Amino acid sequence: MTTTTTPNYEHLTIEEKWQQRWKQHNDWAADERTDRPKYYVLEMLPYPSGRLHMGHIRNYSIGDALARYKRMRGMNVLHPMGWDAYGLPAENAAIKNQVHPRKWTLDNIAYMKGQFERFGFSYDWRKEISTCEPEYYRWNQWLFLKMLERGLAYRKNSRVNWCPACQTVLANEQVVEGCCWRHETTPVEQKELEQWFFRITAYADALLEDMKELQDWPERVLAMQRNWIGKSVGARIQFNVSGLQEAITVFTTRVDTIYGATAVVLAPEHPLIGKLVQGVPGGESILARIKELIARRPVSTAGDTEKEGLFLGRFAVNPFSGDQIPIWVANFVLMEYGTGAVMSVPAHDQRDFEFSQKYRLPVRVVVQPPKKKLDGMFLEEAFVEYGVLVNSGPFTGLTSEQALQKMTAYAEQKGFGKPETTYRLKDWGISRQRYWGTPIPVVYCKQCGIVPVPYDQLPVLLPDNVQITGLGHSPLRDVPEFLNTACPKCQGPAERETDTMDTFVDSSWYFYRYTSPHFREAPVDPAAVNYWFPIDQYIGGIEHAILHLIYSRFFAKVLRDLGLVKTGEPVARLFTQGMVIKDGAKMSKSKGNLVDPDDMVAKYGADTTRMYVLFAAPPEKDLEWSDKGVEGIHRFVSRVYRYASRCAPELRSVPAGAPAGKELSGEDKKILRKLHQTIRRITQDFEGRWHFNTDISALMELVNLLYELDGQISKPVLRQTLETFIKLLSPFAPFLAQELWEEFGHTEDLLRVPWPDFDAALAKEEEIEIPVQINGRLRSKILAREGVSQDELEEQALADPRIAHMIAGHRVMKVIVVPSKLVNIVISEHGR
RNA sequence: GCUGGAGUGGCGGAACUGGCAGACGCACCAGACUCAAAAUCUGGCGGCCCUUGUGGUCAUGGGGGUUCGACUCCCCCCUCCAGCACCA
Repeated sequence: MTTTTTPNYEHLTIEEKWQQRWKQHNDWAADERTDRPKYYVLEMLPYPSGRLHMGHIRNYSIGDALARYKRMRGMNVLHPMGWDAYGLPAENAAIKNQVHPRKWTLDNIAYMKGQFERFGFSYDWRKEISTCEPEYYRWNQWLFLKMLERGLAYRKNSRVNWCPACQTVLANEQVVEGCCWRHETTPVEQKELEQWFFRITAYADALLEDMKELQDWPERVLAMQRNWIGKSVGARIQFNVSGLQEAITVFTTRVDTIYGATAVVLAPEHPLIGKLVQGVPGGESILARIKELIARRPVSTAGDTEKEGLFLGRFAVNPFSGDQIPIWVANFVLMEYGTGAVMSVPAHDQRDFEFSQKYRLPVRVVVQPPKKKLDGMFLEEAFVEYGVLVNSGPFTGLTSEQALQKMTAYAEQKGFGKPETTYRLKDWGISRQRYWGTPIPVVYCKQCGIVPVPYDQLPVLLPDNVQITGLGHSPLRDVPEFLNTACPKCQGPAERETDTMDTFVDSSWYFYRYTSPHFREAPVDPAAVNYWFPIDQYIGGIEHAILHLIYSRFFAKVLRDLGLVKTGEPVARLFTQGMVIKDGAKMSKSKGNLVDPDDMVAKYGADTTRMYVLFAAPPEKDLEWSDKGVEGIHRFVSRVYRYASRCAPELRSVPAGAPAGKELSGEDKKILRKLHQTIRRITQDFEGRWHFNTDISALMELVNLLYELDGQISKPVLRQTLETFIKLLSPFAPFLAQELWEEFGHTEDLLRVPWPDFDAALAKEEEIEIPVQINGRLRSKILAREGVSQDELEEQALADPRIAHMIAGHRVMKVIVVPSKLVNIVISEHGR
């Protein structure tokens, strides 16, 4: 190749040029009126915090590579983006900077949209949604009303998690190690409040069962959800209280151990405690001590909290054995789970064992392991496994498995128990004492009580004119023109609900709205949603494995039951990318280890940044950021540009591809072979494992070979190679690819260009190097024709001088020939 | 504790169904170009040993096993990460 002046890779010039062109004519739009197969690829929408961070860039670089690939494969791709625009930071910013949350949010959206453009992510912006717009949130309200009608939204007085920093209620899922998920050092407090709840527990079993459909979800996400739902199968058993007309109900998964119960233990908040201590000597002081127990208890009790309890002075009757056993109260029994009461079986439950050791309660072994004999007197820890029952009346001799069945059936037959399944999952509290969220569409009337806002009055608009203090109650309480309204039923004076919805409501169904963002009759246009759903590929961070992804699955089932959508699972395939780490910690403002995407674009360009985040690690693993690594990719990108744009002027007048009927040179064959191997590798990877890091390696190998063979490849073959290479590059570095495409004389958007097919014949090596092993150790290599027969290969291996020398004097026991792979000769150790 | 995942050169990582361990990149070393430097291009680069070779040997967290052959499969153990955690 003649050396003219080597053009420099000016990433800013190239990228700005294509940003302008792409903005002018959007070629990225999806189209429902087509017979091409549909593909819905979705990345989790960002909160408009102000700027995108590297985690976003990683997420969107993965999704965009896929979207571009699928378009080139001829699919009709829906690739939308939007804004999870409600939420607390907007209010915090309002307090800090005296700027209205709406303005702050919209400004951020405008800036971040610019960032998306700078990165060349191919979104169909006609589908854009923003959850803080009435056009969107009115459907939150609509869905709320539908759920209210079906009893899936309800109001109850409950103890709620209260974050003193946010001054608001938190869902259980938003409490992390006893602290607020946003304020990791602020302990969450408990408060009694009237709250709105979504009855997600009605779908607990469906959420668990339907996981069978989620074959293409990562195992760890399913495991986390399974854990969170926390199904456990057991029984409810009633213990009558001696001398009172009362019974205590316990939940247990181990009825088989009930003959070993030595106490009934209640949670300190158990409602029966008052009645139980009545008439007991010292009852008042017992109540006082229980109050202290509650006060002393840490916000979140863990397994290592010292067990504390006290005897209530009453006894209960074991319905199986008739034994009188003491009733205690203890800090380790949770009111929120099961019935708030347990039977204490020290021999077969570690917690009960520790409790009984401290308070000198007896230990009675009723289940024996298969081999040893346990004695309650000398037990050092509870035996918690299944075994064979002893000292258990008529059930003695049964295995635990048998006993669980028979004893539950017996309890049911006698009327003091029944089988029960409990879940850890709790209903979802959605009320927030906050301004920047969806108003909950109900009215409180002195005459009529809770009155839903009629559908034709939706949306209940969020007023703009508010004073945000960040303290106490919802700011909406101080807006009289919002607060005061007429009761829709009796027209009398009434007050609006002033709490707003948890923003997780917004993000639980947004992906349906993308299919018809301006539809006015319902949350979704049935035709559009049924065409696009389910989402073929959803991509996002692992941090959403529980909250967002369980709520979304719950909403999918509700929407299905409302007849709005057909499928009960919205996401066919889920991909969770790893975090972006720097200096050993997740990038964050507080750690001061942020790398700003804008800085990277300015310094190296969007293509380099995109390629780096794909190259540095496989997408599902955490990525350790390295400034040097970015430079490495930038070198590669520049190298590509220099080579291709140097060749382009000369090649654009040459026909692409090898002339028919003409024998190719060795170099031509070599480069075409590498090219087709690369096509195969990248294509298979997009269809399978998504190890984009190795795809980029493959592109590097191809470029290395181009440099090695510089000047030795015929022009038509070189043109074909480079043009194909540009297509392969385009999902990863769209600006550079498009620029080079133009330099080769093409005008169409690369997304309209078909993805290259690989030719298996061309990809095939003519001559392959076959390793020859002796007794499994590599001893030599031979060159063989591709497709050589097993016998020939064996013969060739045995004839190799090195091999022949080494096997001389040994007996060849066996020769293993793996076609096109290897030969292993097994010989006797000594010369026999 | 339970659940899920991961341990490979100085570093990020590769090896897809058991078949040449270390692709590709970073860092480093050397050479070319240059007055010089940067950039660029070329070459080298797991450890140890020797007779320096088309050499030997060790090596994928540790120990055992299956196999002609194990980073890959099986058993036991160690370490790290993540989620849940007094859930009865």
